[in-house]
Amino acid sequence: MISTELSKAYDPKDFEQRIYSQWVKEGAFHPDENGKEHFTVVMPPPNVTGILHMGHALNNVLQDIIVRYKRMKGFKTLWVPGTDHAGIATQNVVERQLAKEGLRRQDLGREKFIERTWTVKEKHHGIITSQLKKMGCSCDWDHERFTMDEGLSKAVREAFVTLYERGLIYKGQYLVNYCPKCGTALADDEVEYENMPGMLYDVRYPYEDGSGYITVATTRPETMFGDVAVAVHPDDERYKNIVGKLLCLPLTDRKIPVIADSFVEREFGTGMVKITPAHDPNDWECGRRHGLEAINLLNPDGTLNENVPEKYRGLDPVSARKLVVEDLQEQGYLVKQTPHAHDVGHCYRCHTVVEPYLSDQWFVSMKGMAEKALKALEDKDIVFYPKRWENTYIHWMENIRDWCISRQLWWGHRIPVWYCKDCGQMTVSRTDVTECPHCHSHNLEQDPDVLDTWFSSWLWPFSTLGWPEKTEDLKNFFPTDTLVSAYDIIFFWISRMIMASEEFTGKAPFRDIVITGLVRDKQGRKMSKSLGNGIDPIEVIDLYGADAMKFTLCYLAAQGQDVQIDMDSFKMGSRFANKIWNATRFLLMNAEGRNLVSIEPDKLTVIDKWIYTRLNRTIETIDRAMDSYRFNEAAQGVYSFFWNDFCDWYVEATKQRLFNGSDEEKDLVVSVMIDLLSQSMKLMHPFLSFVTEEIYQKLPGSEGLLISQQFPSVRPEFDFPAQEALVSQLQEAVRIVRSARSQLSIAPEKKFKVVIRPSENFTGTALFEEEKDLMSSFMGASQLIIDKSSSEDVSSAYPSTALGYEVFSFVREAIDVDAEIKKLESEIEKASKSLEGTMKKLSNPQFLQNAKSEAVAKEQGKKAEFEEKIRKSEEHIALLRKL
RNA sequence: GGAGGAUUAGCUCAGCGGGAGAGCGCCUGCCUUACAAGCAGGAUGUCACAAGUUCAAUCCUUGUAUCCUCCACCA
Repeated sequence: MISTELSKAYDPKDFEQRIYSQWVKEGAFHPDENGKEHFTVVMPPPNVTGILHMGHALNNVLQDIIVRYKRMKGFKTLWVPGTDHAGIATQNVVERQLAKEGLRRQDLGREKFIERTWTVKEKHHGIITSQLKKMGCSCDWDHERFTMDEGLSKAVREAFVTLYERGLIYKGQYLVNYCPKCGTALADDEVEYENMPGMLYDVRYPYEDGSGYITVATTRPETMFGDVAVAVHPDDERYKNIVGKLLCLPLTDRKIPVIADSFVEREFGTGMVKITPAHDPNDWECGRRHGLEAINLLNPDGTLNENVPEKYRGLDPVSARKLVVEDLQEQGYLVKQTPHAHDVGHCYRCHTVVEPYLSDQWFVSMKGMAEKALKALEDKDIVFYPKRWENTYIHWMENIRDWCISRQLWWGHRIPVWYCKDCGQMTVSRTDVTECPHCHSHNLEQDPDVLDTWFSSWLWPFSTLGWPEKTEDLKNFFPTDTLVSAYDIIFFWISRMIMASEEFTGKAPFRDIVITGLVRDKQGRKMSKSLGNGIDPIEVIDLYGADAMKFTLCYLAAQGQDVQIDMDSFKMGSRFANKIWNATRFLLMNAEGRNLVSIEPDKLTVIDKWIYTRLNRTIETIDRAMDSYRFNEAAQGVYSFFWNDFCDWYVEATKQRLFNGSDEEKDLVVSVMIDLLSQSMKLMHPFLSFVTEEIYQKLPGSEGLLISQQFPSVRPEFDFPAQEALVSQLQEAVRIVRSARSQLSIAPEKKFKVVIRPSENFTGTALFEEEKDLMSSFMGASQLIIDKSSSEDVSSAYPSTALGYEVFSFVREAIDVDAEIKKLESEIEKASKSLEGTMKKLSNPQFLQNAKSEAVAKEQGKKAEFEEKIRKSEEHIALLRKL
């Protein structure tokens, strides 16, 4: 005997937290030991600097959907959560905190600073994990990792030393991108270029022999103190004869030669370039080709150093530029200055202008790894969804440059290299070195730099599973299966993970790479802190519930397209969750006191058969969509099945049997509905995890947690394509009558006779006869006649045609057509009179000229309104006259 | 300079070779004993533009326009 119910209204706050605790308590997120194959997802680790934004929500919601789906499909599923120490970003946060107290990191010292950073990490880590839990993420918390925890630190050292041993890591003095504010080198892809207005200065460099001067164009005159040559194109006829001549460098007493190099664009500026190897990447290359010295002009803090004349020392480049230009002008060297917009590199973390900076840095040589990574794609070891990202990946890999991995920061993995102060030798080691292996001195110093954050995250898919140890986890869960990430970190992270994985494990780290779009606001702008246009996922959850957020994001997440949303967007998911709740509440109310009976296919009515077939089709849709990560299609599939098919048609069609049937009928109906509900909850669980779990546990006959149930599969014995087609015809007939009723504005309580006249070869006749009562009640008919013999007099009825049959609605029974027409005519007359008045005003030139513009607009609005009213009424009358 | 994406209803977007769709908004009528966060019905579209391929094009090809993103780079 069934006895269970749902509380009155849907309120996610009543159960979401409770359900999450229940899942955790019952170990539902751990891989199922009895599962068949393994299925692994590693979570892109959020930076421990901030809190999760809508992009994270989208990303994690999609992962959760995949993971729950696979888990219910019987896979031994593991979702590894974790966080990233985010070197520069986190250090910046702490330094900003210190700045508020009037302190710099140097005031604390390295150790104290790192200590303090850990507390910041702990705080944000706490927020992030609680956010993930609130969202409902079913990741295995026992497997949670942090990029700086012990195991991962070991992995980082292993990776560094192994690459060093393989000759793939080297140290040297090179020109790197340097952020003066962060005080560290950056990798090439950590620089963001932004088009900015600037000036192009033409400067005279006189010949040493006093025979005149040449003119060079530059945007950065302050770097002229680092000039070591002026270059022209070797084939440039204008300058052929001056190659080799010496020039006087203005504002200094240095002499520099004119050289020929084919990288010079003859058309740009004067066709002459000053060569400043220490402050421009092109010049650096050129300088190397010609064996020229590189004169570094900058201090680590970005100010000019002792290699510039005294009056400019200590200035930042911008002030120095101003002063240099003034001096050049004063001394007659400046020919002209013209506005010139150009791209300027900025630090991707603090947005300071980066400087090319000559310094000692560590690099990874990438070419060989890139080739392996390209091969992985070629061999289809990795597949991008959507496919177009493969081009981006290929292009990046083919044009890869060596990776600068050293950072002049304190927060991060210290480079595992020690220098002996006595013998000067360098030692690269997996373990801390306390004694120099070369001279046995204890006077050692570890390299002060730390590694780029991505040097730890590129190991993530296997370091989190225990690498370099040969752990069970690594054996069982690696390679992972699906990676879900936004496209903005394909280069930073995805590409490098593939390279690292190929290099260290010989395998691709994952098979499917699902690239999501970015979350934008309704103006299409990227959500960002500085714009303040972000939507906080927690606010969404507090307002609408986690299921509403998850379902909405999923519904909108079409194949890597960006999604534009605002707070109201989430109403969609909220309404759907509410609908599910209420449908269940209705069924449970009516199930009260009934008995569950077994469901035999041959006992089912045609409507039952129809809904079961719809269920099968929906299962197929979901499976197909999930196989190719088309989340929006899956979401649409469950939505239309549950709302349109199940609620709007099935439940409505069943009410008669439910209210008025025999006990036996009622038991069967209830049993079928509970079964359908149970199947639906399973089907929808990946997409609306909390509400389905809450409901499932209340369903009679359900056992255990929904999260651990088998995902529904197509049941052939409940598949009735013929009945499905017949019910579609029935629905069509019902729609026709409803439409006629609505067009003629006939109130629902007014019943009228309906005659359906099937053609001879119409397949639905038998069904229509069988389901006459049902159709009749759907149509609001007083009487429904299936007129096979065409004997009914339908001359006075409102006719409609469908494929295979005609429908005649005897609306005269419900309304007095003549009175109706009279009423409409008087309405037309009234409206016409009003229109006349309005037209009079509008055709009066004085009115148009003198009246307030609002008044004119109002009259014009009225005019349109009256015309519309007349048109509609006339249409309506025409319709009625046909009867 | 190179690559990619977008352009479909008022808004946000699905649809990837034969029927133009969803959610929101709008209009009409309904508090029908689950849900007004609802039910029923409805209006709104030269599917950016132009050519081409095809029996058939929103969908494929080529061009054009506008918007966006990424990569490279201009001294």
